[in-house]
Amino acid sequence: MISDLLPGAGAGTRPARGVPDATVARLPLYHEALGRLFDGHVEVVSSTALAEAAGVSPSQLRKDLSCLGTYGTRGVGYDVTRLQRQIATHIGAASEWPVVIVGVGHLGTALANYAGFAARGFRVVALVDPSPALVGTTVTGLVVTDLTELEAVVRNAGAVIAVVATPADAAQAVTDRLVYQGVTSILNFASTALVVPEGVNVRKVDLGQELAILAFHEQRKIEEIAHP
Amino acid sequence: MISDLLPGAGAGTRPARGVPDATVARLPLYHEALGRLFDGHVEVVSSTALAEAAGVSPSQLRKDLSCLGTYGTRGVGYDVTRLQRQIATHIGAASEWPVVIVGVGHLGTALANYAGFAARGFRVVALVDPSPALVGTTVTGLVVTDLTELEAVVRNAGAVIAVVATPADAAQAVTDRLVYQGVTSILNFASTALVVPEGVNVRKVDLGQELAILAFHEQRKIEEIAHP
DNA sequence: ATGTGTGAAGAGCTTCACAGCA
DNA sequence: TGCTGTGAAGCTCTTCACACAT
Repeated sequence: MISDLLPGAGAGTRPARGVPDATVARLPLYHEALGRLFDGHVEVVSSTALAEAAGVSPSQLRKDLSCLGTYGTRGVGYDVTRLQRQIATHIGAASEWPVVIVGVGHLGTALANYAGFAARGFRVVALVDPSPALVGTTVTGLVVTDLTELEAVVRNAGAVIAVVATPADAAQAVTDRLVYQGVTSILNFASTALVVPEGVNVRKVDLGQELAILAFHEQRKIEEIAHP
Repeated sequence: MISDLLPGAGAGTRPARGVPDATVARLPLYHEALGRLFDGHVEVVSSTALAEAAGVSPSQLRKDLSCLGTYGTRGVGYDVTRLQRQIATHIGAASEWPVVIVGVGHLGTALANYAGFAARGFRVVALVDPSPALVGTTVTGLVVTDLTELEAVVRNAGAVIAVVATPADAAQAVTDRLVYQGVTSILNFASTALVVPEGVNVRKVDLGQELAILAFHEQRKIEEIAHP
């Protein structure tokens, strides 16, 4: 969550350098919203329309897009096709990213089956798990590989992005091995703060935590009713 | 993600009012870290130690805890048991929250099985899905209920927290029905921005988006090597 | 001495308002 | 006239430094 600091190194001549982290987090949103609008045969879209589709404010959208050095046409709007390609390039969705998933429990299986990955240019190339009951079985057309072969799998796939969906106590060890093999981006579903060297990005998704945050707000609502 | 604004209504006399949103997001982290330390029979913990376990800076931890009106002992540290109870109360983990999951695909199933929920005081009380193939089957000891009975299920359970794990095009309709039945907190896994009335909190977890953000950073690393 | 609690400084993100271009 | 692009204001969160309790 905090994970990536990325100082931002004073704006260079080229765009794309020094894009705020918050903006990066929204780019996929815009990319997807554009996909929806494109199906409707829209060729030009205003910041207002696209912002609504993405669920953000128009000014925020404009500021975000301006960071990419994107040129809309003043008085008209943005060319959907061109903008979509722009974002796709920056986002890295233009190329195909091989992804390795470690941990094939319920969550790992769900992720392997998740259609949203393929739609965004990710290809799950390997599933890794230590359980003898799972190794060798097929999940979504992929044979589950034993954890001992993790290094070989990552190397062969040339993967730099990995998903850690193991129990919390195994997560750090797996991460260390992934990083050692050249993985520099990790999506962490284990409820532990992973320690990684500089230059490696970790994004943590803690489902229990998300619910806990909601519960906190509920708790507050209750208290507010009790003591107005 | 942006979802909750919650103005923060000028600090009241009691604590717990006007807790920054960012702090709320970290409380579950601390709660869990405390759980780990408590197993090790630690009775007092310093901000430095707890901060490291939670993966944040010591000053941030202190500031966060001070928001709760928590009193550690100067020169000593925080009493683990007391602090854990404090956070649990604020977080709402003290009570048990019934949760309804709508959409029993791979993801919904994974969530139903997710141990982290129970550990944090959530109890999945119902699984709802429209598919005739699923309705009536048992998942994790729960019988899947038909989508047409959504209203009854929510009412009977008295649930105010729900998880939407449906395809994107069904998400809004389901949400409307949930909100109408009194649900005020929604964890959204569908890749759509849900529209909800004031007072309803939505947290969005978009797995594809998380990966996309990582890919962006990877893309940037590549470009940095190409143009130093 | 040691480590919490906290005001103040600093950084980052969002919103606003309007200049500038089609 | 209409909508983008952007400097500046405003706000929230984070970090720093140090007073203060034990």
